[in-house]
Amino acid sequence: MSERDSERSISQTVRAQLALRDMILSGQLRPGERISELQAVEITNVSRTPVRLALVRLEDEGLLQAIPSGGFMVKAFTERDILDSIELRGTLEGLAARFAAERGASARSLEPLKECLADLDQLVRQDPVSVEAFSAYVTMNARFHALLTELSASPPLIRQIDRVSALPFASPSSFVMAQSALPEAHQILLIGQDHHRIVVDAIENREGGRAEAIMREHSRLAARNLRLALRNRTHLDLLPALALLQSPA
Amino acid sequence: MSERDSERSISQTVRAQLALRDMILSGQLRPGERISELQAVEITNVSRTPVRLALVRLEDEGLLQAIPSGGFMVKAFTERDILDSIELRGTLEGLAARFAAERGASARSLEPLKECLADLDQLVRQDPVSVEAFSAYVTMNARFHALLTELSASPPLIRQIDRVSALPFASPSSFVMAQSALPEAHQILLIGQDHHRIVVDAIENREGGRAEAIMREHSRLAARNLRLALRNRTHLDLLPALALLQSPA
DNA sequence: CGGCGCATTAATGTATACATCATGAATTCA
DNA sequence: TGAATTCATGATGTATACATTAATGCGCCG
Repeated sequence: MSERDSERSISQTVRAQLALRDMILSGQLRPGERISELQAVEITNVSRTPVRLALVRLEDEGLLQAIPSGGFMVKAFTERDILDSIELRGTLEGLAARFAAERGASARSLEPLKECLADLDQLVRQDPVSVEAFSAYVTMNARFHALLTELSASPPLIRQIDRVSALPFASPSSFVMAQSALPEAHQILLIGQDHHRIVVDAIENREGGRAEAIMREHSRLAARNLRLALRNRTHLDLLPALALLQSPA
Repeated sequence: MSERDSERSISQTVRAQLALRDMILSGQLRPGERISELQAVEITNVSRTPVRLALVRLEDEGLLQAIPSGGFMVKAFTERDILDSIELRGTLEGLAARFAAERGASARSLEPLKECLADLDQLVRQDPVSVEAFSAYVTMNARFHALLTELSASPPLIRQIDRVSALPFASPSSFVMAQSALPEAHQILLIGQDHHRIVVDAIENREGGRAEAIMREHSRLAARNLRLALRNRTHLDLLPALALLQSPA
């Protein structure tokens, strides 16, 4: 094989998984479409064994759906499915925040979260937020949510949150970029950041209920962004995840 | 192969999965123990390809853990992990109940749930509850929870609940049988059944918050049962799931 | 002319041979 | 004697040939 060095070190299974995922998210494989193993073999240039494993992995991820008689098809999602997935993530992150608060996260363990919060503050401060700042926000925001999840110190919960967030439209940063095209962009960013501040404060003060509630509300900001983006239909190209929407996007 | 007819129709993958799961839950494979593919091949008498798929499936189920360098080991759980998993299920079932209430489950769709509730009432009524009644309660209880979950009418949520409940100690009926050995058995059964009644009532009256809260509390009954069973250490043989506990059971 | 049944085909399910990589033990050199 | 290196062993990763089952289209019968 004369692949690039960077691609030689990873396994065929992962390579196939990445290639197929890309094709699904980019819409080259349409929702409802059956995807045969041989077809996948042609696409990815790896043999059936790793392809099959990749398909199984993508099924757990939630991108594919097993057909009873065998094989897989690309899963289709309704707008309601997406909204529910966001609410689901919010609920789980709320639980994580409550655990962190009730179990007394140590001052030391809170430090990285606070640093992250400060970094986000820095980014949000500028009034016309540059595109680069938005991009940096997405990264930092993902880090904030990951740190918060870990603060729960609950492996089973962390696992579930990771599984929900694996869906491309359910992760904490899914619709932040879509925001950037909206007039209310800066406003929403400020509100979201205030939620971040509140949850850290609540955890510090052992206010479990408050921590839980604010994370639930926080996720509804993503729901709002989604709805706005769908209504305005501007810059929908920023949202590859919506290729999975079954009603015409 | 001269297997029994009932086993001839299912696939080798499923057969391997069942065999390995049994060995894990029965404690024949100990937590932390590495389980090689060849070893699994010897155990199950199927070839490596389906064995590997079975191992991957058991990993999603949460019974196995992938080793970074490759292969799998039997996952070990702490008591805290189990309690968190129960709280997690309660949280998700709470969300399901809230969805059902807020979205207005139809009278027709509530009927099966009410029938199930009545059946459970019947079983709980007898004062010294027979072992058979306990066993029937376990089945009916599982049905009640499944029906309630479906009432959410949210595929993403249903999927997550199913995934959490796949863990043998996180399913709604995990510790009901353990209860049967306790003096407080009947009392606890009555309380649990009252929770069932309340959640149906709350859904009917569109009381989302109440429905959510009661399901959360309901799961804590399972947590109580677990703790009681572990402290008393009587009839721990009723709980094969505890083979996964890493501290000496 | 329409529906049922059979044959063909193409898919998934399974087994095994081969390649590659991690691991551990033994030996040798400093 | 200790440590490092190398070799042997056994594991997982991959490819492919074979078996079996589901889908499809054609033809035949009613």
